[in-house]
Amino acid sequence: MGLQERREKEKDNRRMLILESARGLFFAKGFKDVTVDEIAQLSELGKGSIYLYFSSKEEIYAQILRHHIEMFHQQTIALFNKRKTAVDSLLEFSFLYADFFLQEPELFRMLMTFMLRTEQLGFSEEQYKNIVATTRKAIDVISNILNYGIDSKEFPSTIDIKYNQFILWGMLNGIIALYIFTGAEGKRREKIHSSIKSALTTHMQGLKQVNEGFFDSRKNVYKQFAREYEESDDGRLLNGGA
Amino acid sequence: MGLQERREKEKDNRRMLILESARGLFFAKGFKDVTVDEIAQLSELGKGSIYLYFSSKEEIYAQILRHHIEMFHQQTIALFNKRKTAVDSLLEFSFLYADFFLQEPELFRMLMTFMLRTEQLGFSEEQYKNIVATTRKAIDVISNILNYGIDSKEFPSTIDIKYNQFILWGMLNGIIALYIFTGAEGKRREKIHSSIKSALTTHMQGLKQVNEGFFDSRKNVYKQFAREYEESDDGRLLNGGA
DNA sequence: GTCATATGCCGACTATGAGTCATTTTTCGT
DNA sequence: ACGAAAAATGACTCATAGTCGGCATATGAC
Repeated sequence: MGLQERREKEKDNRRMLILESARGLFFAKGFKDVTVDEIAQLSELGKGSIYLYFSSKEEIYAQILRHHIEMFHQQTIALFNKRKTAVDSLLEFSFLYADFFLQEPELFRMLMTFMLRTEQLGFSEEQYKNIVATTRKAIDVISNILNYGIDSKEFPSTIDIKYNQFILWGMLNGIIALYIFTGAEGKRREKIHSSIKSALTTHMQGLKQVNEGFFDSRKNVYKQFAREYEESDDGRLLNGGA
Repeated sequence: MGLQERREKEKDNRRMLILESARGLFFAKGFKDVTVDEIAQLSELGKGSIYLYFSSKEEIYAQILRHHIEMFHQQTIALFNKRKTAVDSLLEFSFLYADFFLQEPELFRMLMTFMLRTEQLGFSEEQYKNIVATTRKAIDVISNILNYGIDSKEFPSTIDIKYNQFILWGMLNGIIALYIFTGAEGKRREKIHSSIKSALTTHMQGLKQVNEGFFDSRKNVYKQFAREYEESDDGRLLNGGA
């Protein structure tokens, strides 16, 4: 029905409008220093109306995060058109990731806040799953690249994919957090790139050695993790929420 | 003068009392859900009195963080009595670090909040420097271990110490954040240990190869970073705030 | 054209909690 | 026992997230 449909569209537009206004404010001043009244004013709406579209200030924040992670994911897809080594793809992915978040550090703060304080944010299971799924999709690209690296014989087939995805993502986040902390916005980008490049190359170099007797043979760490991982309940994030 | 002195001591005790109360509440409910009135009540003081000892709720939070980082640093010192390889020391340090923060995830949230939102927290330069210095001291242990590893010929002397300290710390934080996100408190500790062990061993294995022609010889990433680093203003955190 | 209904919108109001300050209470030397 | 200095207080101010009763506008039947 035309009417219903038009109404839906209107509603979606209004939602987007609010998100746009809020985004500008959040990026400029940070979550705490933005008031819902300001968002309403910038959207040319009354405060009450904001709550017709979002259940809380936090939800607006989370939706912005989700939207941007989706954008990141889109950019990421292009990586697979160019033919490169897995190591190079991984580097490119990492640079993209870092640049994406550094360009708006508030985005990274959002992500970390979401990761570390999910419970305290009081989202519904629905809202929570939604954003977790989006994040997972974006991060799964790492697995794809690793898989490709095994196929192309760059990495031994014994490495655990999901597990290394996990570590690499953690590494990226850790390094980005560090540089945001360290201030000095000037050469930040170059420096992050340089750090990521070394960290990754070092790590990749290590990965290639997995088979060559470096690990304590009594206990293959990779295998061990893989087993534990299967049994575990991390799945919500990393296995697609089955 | 005895009076002055006693007063000072009283004041310190009162400060500690407030910190104790606040700590319990923060660890139990998280920063946002604790009110200053609650802290006052638990300390058997009026709300106004709290502000005689601390300038804001945030400052209480930061002081708790500082105190605990100092505790961590103390525990860390014992690592140097036992004689181990550098790699093993690094592992032990990392496990200690992870356990320390996992045992009270709110502590880790505090650290990350401090790292990512320093400006928004509105501390004085004094307060800021204070906690940064404490953190740096605790983290410098990584440099000491790396140095030891070079002396003992475990690592090539070409690796950049400060820089690797940087990356390793970032890696630890990233992995911890990930596991706090992933929920599943059950096997969390084992799983973090397993992840850290692999990540570190892989990385160390890579480090040992630094000299062996793996890196693009046109541009030694380590040397490059070292140079940039010297010129930069990251020093506040990593060089001791000169 | 006009009335009824629904849908959307509003901003004054409530609730909460951080931080302040004029006043009271305690401490301690004389 | 007194008075000055120090410490403690809690009622108050102010900011802001979220609510709710009522108003406005659009649609459609007659």
